[in-house]
Amino acid sequence: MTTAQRQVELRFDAVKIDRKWQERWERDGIYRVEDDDPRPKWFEMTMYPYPSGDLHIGHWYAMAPSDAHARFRRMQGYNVLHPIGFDAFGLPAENAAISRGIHPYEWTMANVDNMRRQLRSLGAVYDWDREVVCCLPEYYRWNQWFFIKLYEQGLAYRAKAPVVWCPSCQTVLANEQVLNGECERCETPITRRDFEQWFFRITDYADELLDFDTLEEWPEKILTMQRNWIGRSEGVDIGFDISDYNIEEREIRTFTTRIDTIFGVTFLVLAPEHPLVSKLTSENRRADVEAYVDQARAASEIDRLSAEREKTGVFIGAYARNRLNNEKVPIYVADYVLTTYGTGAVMGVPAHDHRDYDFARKYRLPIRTVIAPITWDGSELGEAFIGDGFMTNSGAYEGMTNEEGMEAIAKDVERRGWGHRAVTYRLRDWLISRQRYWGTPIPMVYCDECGVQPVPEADLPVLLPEDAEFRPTGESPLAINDTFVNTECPNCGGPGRRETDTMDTFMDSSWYMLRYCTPQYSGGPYEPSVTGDWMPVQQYTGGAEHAVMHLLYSRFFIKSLRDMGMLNIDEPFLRLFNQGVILGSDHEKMSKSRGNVVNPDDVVGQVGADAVRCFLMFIGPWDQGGPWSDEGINGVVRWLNRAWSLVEHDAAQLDDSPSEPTAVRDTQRVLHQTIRKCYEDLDRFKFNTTIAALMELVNHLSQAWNDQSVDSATWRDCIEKFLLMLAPIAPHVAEEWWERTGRGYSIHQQPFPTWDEELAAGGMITLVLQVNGRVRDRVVVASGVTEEDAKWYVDNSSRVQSHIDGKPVRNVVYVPDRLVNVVVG
RNA sequence: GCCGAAGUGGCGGAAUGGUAGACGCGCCGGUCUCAAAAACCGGUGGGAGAAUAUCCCGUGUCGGUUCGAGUCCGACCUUCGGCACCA
Repeated sequence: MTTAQRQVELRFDAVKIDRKWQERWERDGIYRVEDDDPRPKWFEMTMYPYPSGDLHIGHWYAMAPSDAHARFRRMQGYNVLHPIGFDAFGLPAENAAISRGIHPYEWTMANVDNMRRQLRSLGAVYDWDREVVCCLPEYYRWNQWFFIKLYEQGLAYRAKAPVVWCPSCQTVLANEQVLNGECERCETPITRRDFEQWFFRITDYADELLDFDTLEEWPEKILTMQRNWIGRSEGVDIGFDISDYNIEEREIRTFTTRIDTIFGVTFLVLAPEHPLVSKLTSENRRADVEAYVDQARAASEIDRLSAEREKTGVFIGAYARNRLNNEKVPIYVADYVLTTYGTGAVMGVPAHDHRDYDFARKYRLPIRTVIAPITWDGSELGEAFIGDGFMTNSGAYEGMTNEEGMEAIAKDVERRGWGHRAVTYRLRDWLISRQRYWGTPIPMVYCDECGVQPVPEADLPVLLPEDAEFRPTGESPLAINDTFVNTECPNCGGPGRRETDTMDTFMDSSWYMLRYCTPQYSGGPYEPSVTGDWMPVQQYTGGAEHAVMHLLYSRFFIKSLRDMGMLNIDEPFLRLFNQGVILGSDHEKMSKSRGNVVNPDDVVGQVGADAVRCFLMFIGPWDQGGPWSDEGINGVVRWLNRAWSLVEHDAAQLDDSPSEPTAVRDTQRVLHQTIRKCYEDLDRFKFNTTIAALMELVNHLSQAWNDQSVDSATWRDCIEKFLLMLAPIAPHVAEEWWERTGRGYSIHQQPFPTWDEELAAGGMITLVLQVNGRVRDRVVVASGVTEEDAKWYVDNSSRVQSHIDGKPVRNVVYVPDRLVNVVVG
């Protein structure tokens, strides 16, 4: 038992206030969103949660500030759609089914129920009539509908792809289920197997996905990550001759961005999965090669690509001819080459590529410099030289700069038909097949006569069978369910077998924003005209962990719908903001094992929703995250207490006319500066400084009350505007205090206050007097001080003069209302 | 490893290239109280100094640009996020 936390008590019953207003708002439907409201539309979404069971403080950290921002937009006069839903398909439900014998549907929907209740305790503006739960047939039927549309467009196709395989469980594993290269269930070393699986052709959109021009405010880091993820490279696809071997293929195609180094090729490397490996391997090398390939298939891609790890590979006993210099070079298989990138084969140029250099050193392959550094003395280089230089040992291209060589060789290669300029992407097509139960069944049927057939639209949805069996080995419950598998071929009516794979859950999240617009529509995934009015999403918020996959998939999805004429927009999300991660009070990531998890229900039960909302926003910049603190929340509670006592004061006790005009003017200035600050900061998600400014206002008003230095009208004005600024961040107490001070229901239908620049201006400033950039004196003067007057202070400051010390003045820098800097010496 | 981000008091953090440390936590002192808590008032980066005089040092490290750098540039160190089947 730890020492009890000293808890500051609230002076009002926050829990009761929460309940009172949540019920009233619900009853009055003040957050119901109407499609035909005349105000301008503002669609602001936060990423929907996975229904893991309990609302974590991390969910509050994502939801509370985004709600405050959506509320701010409402107060600015927008018709705001700020919906919520549940990302309800996925692996954890299936794990629960296996370990606890509970059906994924039961488990998921019980979690959804609980999380709905917890989400309501936030006091957010969610319109619950628009909730989307994507594991329900009325949602996932449209996943199937979209799948068929994409299939008809040629954007969905089937191909072999490796899955992680547990040879003991005889089942496919998720990456998450692999611990140190072993199956988490039975600790058997994993391997990989090729399965026929479904893909979406996201690579068709690679170039368009690199165009971020229409995205208004996305964090630069997310764009950089997407750019790098797509990884566009321009180069040359060039063939190496293997016509000496008696096989169908006449050449090995490689992709290189450095065709200028082609005379430096001293070996070729094939990915272990490359189809030519088995065809070209000589009999005396076969055993070694096969052993190597098996071992490579167990390794993770991260390990394979690691530049730190020692390069490995084996010679396959075959050679290929470099057509540019007629040299025969040995062919290796090595796991640092991936079949998913380029052609799955690379030309080894050890002199000018780090990985090839390491590989050549290890296997004693020749290293031939063909790009000469400018200061090169001809000796062997100690490491790969990847910079620019002059072509050497390069036949007809000798002496060119390598840029010229690159151009000349590419041209010649194309002219001779040995290859062609090509663009390659690191981005791969989106593999959507999952060998699982708890996902959207892929609506395809296999018929021995007719091949692959889509399920007709009229037969959708293909429902998940309720009587599925969840075996601890993790076999796909759909594959072993005969009544699900056996069906009729939609084309010939003969016997057919259903596809038993389900879809990646990123399918659900690729278009859920469209469903929010018309969630009950049954004539299609969304009603086009209404959805067209709401889309694109004006503001999206969520964790940066979705920087590349979800956000890229969704962008692809919207573009493909546009190209099918289903939607007239290019991008789903116009603006994006990524919040950071909330940590435990020990500054570590929250986890049950660390025991640093904060349960929002407990805290909300003690101090109410508003104190929790405010504290989460006050911790620090929203995009940086930060640690929870049981002590820190006391500061927010004290502030709300002080605000409450201000609200309680009877303004009638103050004079009607200002006795101290200067003091009143100061209070007005503070008020209007606060409004300006809050308006600008809320606009840019700077909640921490919004709250700091409101705290300063409360501090000022407390002082003003103690001094009785304001008149009653100014006081009332300050309280009214303070409550309006409080409304988006602390909606319950703002409503309660609004009512208590005799103002009409509801504060949440009031506009955000505006400021008057003239009232915000003026006052005293501290003018800083510097000598050589160092502060030597300060004078308090009225703002708007002239340069001449400012310099007068310099001349008359004994501190400044003593530092000038008679030295010649070389320059005087004047920054209005800030400082004077005298440069001497 | 690759890609991305962040380093400021005892702690969370603030700071259009212009007073470093707003606001808050914690701590110290005071008021109130039999006492404590709460509340309220005051103080609180480090060093020298009797000092609320004055001076010096200080935003991860080293270097640069500038009249002036937490902020811009370069290199390095440390920590965190993502890496395609967790979502």
